[in-house]
Amino acid sequence: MNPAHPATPAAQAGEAAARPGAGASLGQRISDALAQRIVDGEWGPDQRLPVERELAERFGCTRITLREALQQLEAEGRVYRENRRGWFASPPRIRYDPTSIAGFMRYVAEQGRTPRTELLEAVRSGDGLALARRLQLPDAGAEVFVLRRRRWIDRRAVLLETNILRASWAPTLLEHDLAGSLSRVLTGTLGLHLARSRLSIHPASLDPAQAALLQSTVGTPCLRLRRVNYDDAGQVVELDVESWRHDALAVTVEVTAPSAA
Amino acid sequence: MNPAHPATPAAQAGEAAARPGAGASLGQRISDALAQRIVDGEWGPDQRLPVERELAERFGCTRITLREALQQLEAEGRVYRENRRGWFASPPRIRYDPTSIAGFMRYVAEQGRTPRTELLEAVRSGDGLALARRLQLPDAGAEVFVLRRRRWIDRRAVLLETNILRASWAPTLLEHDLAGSLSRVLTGTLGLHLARSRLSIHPASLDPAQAALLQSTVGTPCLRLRRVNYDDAGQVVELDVESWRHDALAVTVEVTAPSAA
DNA sequence: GAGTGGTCTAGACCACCGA
DNA sequence: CGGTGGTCTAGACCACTCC
Repeated sequence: MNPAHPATPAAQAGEAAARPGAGASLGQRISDALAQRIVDGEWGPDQRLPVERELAERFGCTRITLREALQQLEAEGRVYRENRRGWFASPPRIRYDPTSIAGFMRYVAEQGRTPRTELLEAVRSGDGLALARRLQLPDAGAEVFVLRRRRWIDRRAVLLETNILRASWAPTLLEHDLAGSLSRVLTGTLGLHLARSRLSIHPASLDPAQAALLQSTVGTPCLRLRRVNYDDAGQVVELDVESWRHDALAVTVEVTAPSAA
Repeated sequence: MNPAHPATPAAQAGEAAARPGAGASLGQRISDALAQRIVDGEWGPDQRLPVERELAERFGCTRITLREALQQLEAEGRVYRENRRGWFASPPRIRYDPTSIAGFMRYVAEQGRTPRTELLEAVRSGDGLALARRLQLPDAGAEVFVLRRRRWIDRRAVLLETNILRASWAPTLLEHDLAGSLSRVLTGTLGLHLARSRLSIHPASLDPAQAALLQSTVGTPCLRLRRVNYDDAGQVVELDVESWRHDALAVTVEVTAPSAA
């Protein structure tokens, strides 16, 4: 069971393979054809595709079949949709290293794109917040700040973020500008320090409220990042939940000496 | 713009919110109803749901509408499908920390599940492999080993993995057992050492070949992890591409001193 | 107000799984 | 070989966007 002779390694390495195109379903072939046109640059980044009925006619199929093809491309991250506005070609993914200090505003700009942050809500809450409890804040009664922000890349809302911070840790937080870099406010202006972070990443989908805020539709796949931040005393001081449009992001992590115990 | 008074924080923190259930589309309401039954334990982990036609009749809708509801649940990671075999309730996600030394076999077992690894292919290749070139192996002519493996959790194939290793780095690789932990062979038996890793994670979808190997359907969303491993001299010695069923995995990362420059 | 995407119906045929 | 999921058709209505 060790065929150690040269052979064609099945032409694929866990990546999208060259698609034969034949033998596949109609929806699949239409999806391939559209993908090719996108690669060829027929529709540039963030540019709108023709209306569904026209594409369906062009490919000689039903709208349902055409939409199946588009949903296929959506899953691949090649196109995205805006609710009732149409389908658009996806721009390149933003690379994001959660272990680095750089915040959203900075790394988006560094990759030649235009970031924007919108503060949706900033409140102080002292009641036994269901949120904090569910997110494992140890003492459910502690006062917290809750920030909700929507972040944009170029013309498109790509990210919803909720921060929950222990109020006693950053008492003057709400007096500062929260539409920019939160980490700059915390570590810069307020001189605070985080000792440790625990990050969790998993695919999920947008609920109705999120979909509305991202101009998207319910059930659109997304990537969910959850972070728990600890201070030097090992106490939880911040929780962070991010929901990204799934085609907008590639998480990268640098690991040094991964085999060192 | 700083409403610093107690208020209800919109009842959601970037997580799935309590779903109102009213006002939503039929497919959405059916999806919610099914989700509730799954939570209630009507169908346990890896257990098959009733056939589509029966569910459609039970909910008084078309099969198309029912399938839309199921695809919604699939995107959320609550159910998965096996090609032409039906829909199944998803078991809990496996938590996986790519920065740790533990390999697949170990962390799956540690979480009370049953791991299995299947070697699909193990070849030595010396030609300017398109793969290696596309994956940025610096000297395209270098001899490499290509491993392709399929990995299971309990009764279900969840992961396709391709490893490309510089042959000169681990010359005797193919003589060892490759159906278990690769890292154990490399760092244990062969005494090799990795200095640095660069990991990239992004949502994607399964191509036809992958779908077939995972008993899945083309276009099923997946999570793609790509890793480039360097030795002490800073040379690329291994490439790793993993395609996970997207409901099977939650990537976790421990970061120490995230704000240290 | 025209036209778009979102949703839904009522069928149908086929490929494949499993008995 | 029966039943399943996968695929596709030919419509229809509605809510919403955009002009």
